[in-house]
Amino acid sequence: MEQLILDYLTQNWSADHVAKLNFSPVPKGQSGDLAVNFFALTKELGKSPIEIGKEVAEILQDCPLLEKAEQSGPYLNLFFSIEKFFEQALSTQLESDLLENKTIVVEYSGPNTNKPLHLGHMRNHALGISVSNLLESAGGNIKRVNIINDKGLALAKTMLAYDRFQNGETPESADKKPDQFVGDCYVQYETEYKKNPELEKELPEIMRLWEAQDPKWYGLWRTMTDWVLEGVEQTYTRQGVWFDKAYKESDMYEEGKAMAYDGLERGVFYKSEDGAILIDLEEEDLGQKAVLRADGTAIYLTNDLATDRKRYEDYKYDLMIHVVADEQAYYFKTLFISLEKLGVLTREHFHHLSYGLVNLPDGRMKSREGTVVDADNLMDELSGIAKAEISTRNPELPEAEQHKIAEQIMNGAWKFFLLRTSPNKTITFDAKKSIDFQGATGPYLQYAGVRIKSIFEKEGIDMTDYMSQTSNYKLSAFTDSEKPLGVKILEWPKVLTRSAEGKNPTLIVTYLLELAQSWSSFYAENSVLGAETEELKQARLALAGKVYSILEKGLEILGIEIPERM
RNA sequence: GCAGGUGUAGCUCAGCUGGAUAGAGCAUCGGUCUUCGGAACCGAGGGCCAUAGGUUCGAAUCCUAUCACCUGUACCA
Repeated sequence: MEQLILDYLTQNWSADHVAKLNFSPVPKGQSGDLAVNFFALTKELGKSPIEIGKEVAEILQDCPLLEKAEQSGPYLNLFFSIEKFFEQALSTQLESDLLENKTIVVEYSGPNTNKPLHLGHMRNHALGISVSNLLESAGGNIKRVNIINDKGLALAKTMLAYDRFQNGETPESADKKPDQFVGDCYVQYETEYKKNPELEKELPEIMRLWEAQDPKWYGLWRTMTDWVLEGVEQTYTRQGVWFDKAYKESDMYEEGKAMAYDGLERGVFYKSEDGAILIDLEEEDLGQKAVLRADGTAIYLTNDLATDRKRYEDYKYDLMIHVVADEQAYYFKTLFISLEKLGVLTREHFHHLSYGLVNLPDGRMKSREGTVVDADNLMDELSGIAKAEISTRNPELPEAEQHKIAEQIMNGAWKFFLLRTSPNKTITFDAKKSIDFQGATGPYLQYAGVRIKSIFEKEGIDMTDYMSQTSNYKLSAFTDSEKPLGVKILEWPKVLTRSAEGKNPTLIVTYLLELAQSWSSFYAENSVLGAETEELKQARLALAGKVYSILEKGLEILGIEIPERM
């Protein structure tokens, strides 16, 4: 709509001037659908904004898009002409082609194979899922990938505890979810270690035997990592997390070492006195950073060099996004520069999508102190609350259906909760009151969608069919009372673009909330099926359907489904 | 020390490519209460937008300094 008005003005006024116009919403006490101001032009025209406004108002007088343009101080309040306005609103595109022909790889999750997923992963997942969907809706060719952290000291501890204390138990025999079973072994190591610090001395030998592919320890490693991955996969399915491909550290480290030695040979890296391979980032003001340990074993950077190079071979990406907490910002800077110096790709091809930690009211989550909020437990708890509510509201629904809806609401609640705060901010998670089902929440948005669906259901119309034809309603039937909703609908493309450009799903969250509020408020005041005339009813149905389609699209980006009923 | 982040209503947060009277939710108080399904809607109170300067016709938004908290800072992940 804004663009159409600008186009019209361009035909009748200087294009340079038109480019400097600013649109803004009309504030509460005033009427109109959209405001324009002229402050930016005062200098070059040598006139007051009021004078310019008068001039523009004159030009707009014959504009078929507008009913009128009313001057209010330095602003011009525009009143859209009903038909043109709703024609635009109802034809609003759900997706864009902003990132057409761009291949973008998004890495997220990054589970460790010694323990189950926790609340921190959930924020990562909420972001990973939504950013992937967001960029896809903006036209990008998106590849979702995982990195499996399946080697390291923590795993050696877990294996030691299992070998020493579990007497050949398995997840089946213990009747535990397999990743939880392994996680318990890790905790067991920590408790036993407190009793007997000598345990620690056995770890290097386990590491050595693993690397030498010793049948016992290498075999145990395979078994235990598979257990964790099996359990983690269950949680992924439940959360709607999926990947085109998973890369394992254990598959990448040899190649990473080769890259380190190669870099050393080519003078990109250098060797320290004790034999470690380092990269000099002095010119970037980042000091020095190790690429390979003095004992020749790989560290994170070693693996990631190879992993990102492999991914480029696999996908020829234009951009590689790592969704990882902000405490690793420095690390990613060095990774990207290292890849550039090695001649793999320039640093513009990489992006660290960082986000703040999820803390508890009394501080950080610490696995050693057992203060970690387990993902499975949290989801069970939320699902249980939702289930109780559903069974009182819809007791006639079959059990399986109730369960499905409870799961949808559970996912809506935590995903929304973790996405409503800007990624760069730390979230303090209070289990008692954090995730709510009333007010500005995921379930609120789902509920708004369910209500729209139920209107169509009541009328006995299939919404999708109805929306696929434009002949069902007359544009002239719309009135001023539908306008605020139309204004909101027309904002969607801009929100999608800005959100995709900033890789920030929070903008979508905020917008959907406003859209749903606008809708809720509308239908509390105006009846759709009970509209004064048949024509108005049809028009409102079309508008309701449009609101639904945007709500559905936006929630789909956030990884949230709208239930059939709730 | 240096680097990055954060500071907006009692609480949790939007708003930050500068624009009219700073917005939501929760909590508190009051209303809608024979409804297209109330997980809803309407209203009230509640703000020196951390502090101090600066740029601008105009600053929560941009710049500088200060304070507070968080994170990182050469072979952890």
